[in-house]
Amino acid sequence: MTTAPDYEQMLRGADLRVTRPRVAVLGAVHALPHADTDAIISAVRADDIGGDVSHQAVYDVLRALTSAGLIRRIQPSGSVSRYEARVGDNHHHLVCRSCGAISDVDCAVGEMPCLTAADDHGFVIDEAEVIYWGTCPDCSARS
Amino acid sequence: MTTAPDYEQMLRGADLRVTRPRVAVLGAVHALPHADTDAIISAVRADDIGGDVSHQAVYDVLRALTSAGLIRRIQPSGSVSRYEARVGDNHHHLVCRSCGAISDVDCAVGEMPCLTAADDHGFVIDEAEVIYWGTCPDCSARS
DNA sequence: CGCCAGTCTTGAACCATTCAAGAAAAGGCG
DNA sequence: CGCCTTTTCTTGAATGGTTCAAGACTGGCG
Repeated sequence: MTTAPDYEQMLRGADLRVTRPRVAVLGAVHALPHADTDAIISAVRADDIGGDVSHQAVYDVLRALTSAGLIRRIQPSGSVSRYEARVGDNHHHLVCRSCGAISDVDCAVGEMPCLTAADDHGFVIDEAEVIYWGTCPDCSARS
Repeated sequence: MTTAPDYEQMLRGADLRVTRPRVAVLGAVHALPHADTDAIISAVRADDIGGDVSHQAVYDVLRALTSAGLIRRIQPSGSVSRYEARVGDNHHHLVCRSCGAISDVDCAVGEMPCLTAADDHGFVIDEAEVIYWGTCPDCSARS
């Protein structure tokens, strides 16, 4: 399990100052995969080390962590922003059209090959984002 | 070139009533690939047949057309909703991180095979959406 | 220990999108 | 052709995630 000191280490490694809100947010994103901002705010406030943190600070921290590459922001159509801690492994997402549940999927093709488009139109491509849309097992069973 | 009567035909084919705003919006989406709602509203109002149409009507029509499958809604992270008329051919998108430009790319794998995820976690997948992120030629040249 | 850029707090603004209620019009039928 | 029902459009306002702004605070370096 990852602990607070580990998060501090990660922050320092990314040249970010270590503050209570940041450690708490980083912990929340690790604890709640694919959580939206609201859930993260709640988690941070429920956390002992979190205490009272403005929603603003959470937004700022999320942005800072995202641009530092410590977390990744994902926002499927029709959904609010969500964040996840798995970065740098080129994995993709399964999204349920019915309940919005998100699951991780490893890249079907392998290392990083889905970066290759049939025709890149001169674009310099640095990432391929894949979202599989469908219905999750729970929602399938319910209908 | 596609004309107004053609659009009427498409609407009727989808069991949708034929109204001036609908024909105008459908025409605008065909004329402006990847346009956002604002651009569509402007185009519809500039169009002779469009006249004065409330932004509400445009939102309604776009939703009706989308659920009828006549157009497709795309919303890359950090961008407002955009619409395109190419449907049913499983093509994907190149998005410029810098200027937001969007280009179409045919599916790299072929007919519809990118629907296959490595592990579907029990999901019933009906669509695979692929977004290639990068920098467009113009923005590359500018930097 | 003290400074200062980088952070957090408070509070308000933004704006794409949606909701609501009533007027208008499409299309089927007599 | 004109009526009627249902869908659609208009007007106007609300919603809510996200961002902006100004000032207080503080982490980490010298």
